[in-house]
Amino acid sequence: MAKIKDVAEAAGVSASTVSRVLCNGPVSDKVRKRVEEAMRQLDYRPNLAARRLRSQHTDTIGLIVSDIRNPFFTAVSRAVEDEAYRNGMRVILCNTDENPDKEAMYLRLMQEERVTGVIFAPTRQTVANLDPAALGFPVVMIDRASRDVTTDAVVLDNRRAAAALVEHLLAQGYRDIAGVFGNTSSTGMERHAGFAEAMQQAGLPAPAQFVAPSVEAAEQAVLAMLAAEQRPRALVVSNGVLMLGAVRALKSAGLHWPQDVALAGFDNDVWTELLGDGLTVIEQPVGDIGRAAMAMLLERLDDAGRSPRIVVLQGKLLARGSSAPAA
Amino acid sequence: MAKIKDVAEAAGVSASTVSRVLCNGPVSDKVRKRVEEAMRQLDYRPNLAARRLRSQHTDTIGLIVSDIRNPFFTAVSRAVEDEAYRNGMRVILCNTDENPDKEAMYLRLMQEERVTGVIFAPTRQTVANLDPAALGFPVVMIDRASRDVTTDAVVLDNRRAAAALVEHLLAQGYRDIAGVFGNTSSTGMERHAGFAEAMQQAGLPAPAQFVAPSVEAAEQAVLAMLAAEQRPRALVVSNGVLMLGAVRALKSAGLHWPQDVALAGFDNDVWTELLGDGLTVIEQPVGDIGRAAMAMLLERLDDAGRSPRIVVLQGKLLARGSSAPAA
DNA sequence: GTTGCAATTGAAATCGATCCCAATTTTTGT
DNA sequence: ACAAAAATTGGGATCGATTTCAATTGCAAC
Repeated sequence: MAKIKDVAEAAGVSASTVSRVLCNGPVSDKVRKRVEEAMRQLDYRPNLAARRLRSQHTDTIGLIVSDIRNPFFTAVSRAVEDEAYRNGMRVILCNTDENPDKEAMYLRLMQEERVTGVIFAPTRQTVANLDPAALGFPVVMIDRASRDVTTDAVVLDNRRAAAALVEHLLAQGYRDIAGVFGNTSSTGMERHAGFAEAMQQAGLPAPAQFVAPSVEAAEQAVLAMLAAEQRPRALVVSNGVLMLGAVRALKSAGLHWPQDVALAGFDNDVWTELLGDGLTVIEQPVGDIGRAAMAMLLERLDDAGRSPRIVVLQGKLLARGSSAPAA
Repeated sequence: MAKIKDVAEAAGVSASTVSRVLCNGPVSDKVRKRVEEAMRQLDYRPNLAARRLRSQHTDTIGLIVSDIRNPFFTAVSRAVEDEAYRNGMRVILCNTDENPDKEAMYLRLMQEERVTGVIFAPTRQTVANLDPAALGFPVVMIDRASRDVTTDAVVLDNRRAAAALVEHLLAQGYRDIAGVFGNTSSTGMERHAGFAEAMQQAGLPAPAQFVAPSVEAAEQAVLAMLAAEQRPRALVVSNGVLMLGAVRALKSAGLHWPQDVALAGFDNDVWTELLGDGLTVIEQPVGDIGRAAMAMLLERLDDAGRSPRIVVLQGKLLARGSSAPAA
């Protein structure tokens, strides 16, 4: 494969000049044309490893999420990637399965890659232990954030959104409402807080379950709740993955929504509008989240000194059949 | 950030020796321990760009798909990534939106990255024009393949699967069956062929629509088919994305399945089992596809000379409510 | 025809690792 | 204890680009 020296010889110039053509440096039009022609002749491709080594910038960002198969992360990551490539950057995607060891391993990998920055959806545990300053690159957290702000972050207004679900269910006439939340992310905690607060405001108890963030765990937990002698009349479910588990549990228990149990949750996944008369959900602005995260990262690269900020986006309540008024 | 020379000095050895520790070369245990201690002290991270430049292998593979939001590609890509990281390789993911220009651009990028290999789901157009030998790295195609085998590939037995759907619908008593297929991939063509063949075998006409591979395009096309005076009694739909469009079309036309129109398609996406009594689909072994592709790539790297081969995997018919016997 | 200044160009150092080869140390056999 | 063989270590070249700095060229003004 041709290298810069070959191009230089073919064009009768020095390697420096070829490099300048590559980087839009000052070159006369005549020479530039000759060099470009030589590149075409030789089918030249600049070696990115060499370029990165010398120039000390990799134009690469890391995107660390729990599981790309979670439609929320799928959508966010697509937005991040589009935005990254538009800015001439590459993306390294990592799946952690909410496992702190994998998170640590991938953060280490990011250091070896000398990435320009990282967009990260960390577990609670890692948030608590992480020293972002020691990493050597800026981090923008998404979906989850540390309470005490030390890195940039893009999150949903989770308390408000969860409270909105509760208020909606109350307005529809439901009272016995239980919640199901993920136990590994700060997001689950926040949504629980909003749920509990809104229930308390209404003078109601707020029974809640915290489960591992998987369809199966949610399904088991909801089955158990449904089998209890005092079955809840409505369920608030903390995200799309858990909602899938809840729906499976209801189906296998032979129960219908909203007649037997009303449902309301998060994430406007494609299938939520198709089930019965639709599932009531808080739609997250997934595209905006990805784009905002990328934008914050770029701003941070511009100005390393500015104080960390959190972008809080609002969800949108989509009231559908699963929370129709109680009989 | 510490470099290899710093570690060498700290440990009182040469850079070569540190490098040998890094690469598991021959080093005495005593020295190895000293070096590892120095690395820890300095929080040393090897610079991958430098390593790649010198060693001439990047341990990086490219994964080029149309859209990671398509659950089929989401699942395949997760499998590919797991397998890659298990083998100490990194993955660069690219979304082409079935756009040949983007495909060309990303292939070029892969050359600049000097990737070890690429796993690629190409459009028909690119398959036709591509000269894999000129690329400089091995390619394993997934989901789609060129008729005349010049690269390795992992595909479903699309004809068989499509025919199986037809046979199933026939067995259930359906006769007026129409098909909807994507128009950018060889996969759509293959599935159409299987569909047409099976219909012909039964002595039936095989009306088919070819549409752009988007939910919206499928929705429009199916709406039109449903509005025609001779409405089909059953629909074979070529993939999960198009199926979503078909379901939306039926819903908005106020039609039910299987009473008004039976449905059968591809991709066992999570929601397909939840709609009504479930959607009849061919389940693709998505994990196996990803793993097989990665395995083929590794074998090819071992033996560049061996003749290209195609791995053909079988789909699994999941007969569910949407194709229940005609009244 | 100089002089001066700006615009181009080239030579050589450099980024941070690996790799080849020679030098040194350790081990083995007798 | 000594020679030969094996294992370990270091020095220096190298991967392919960018970057710095100095040299050269071109052009305008006098």
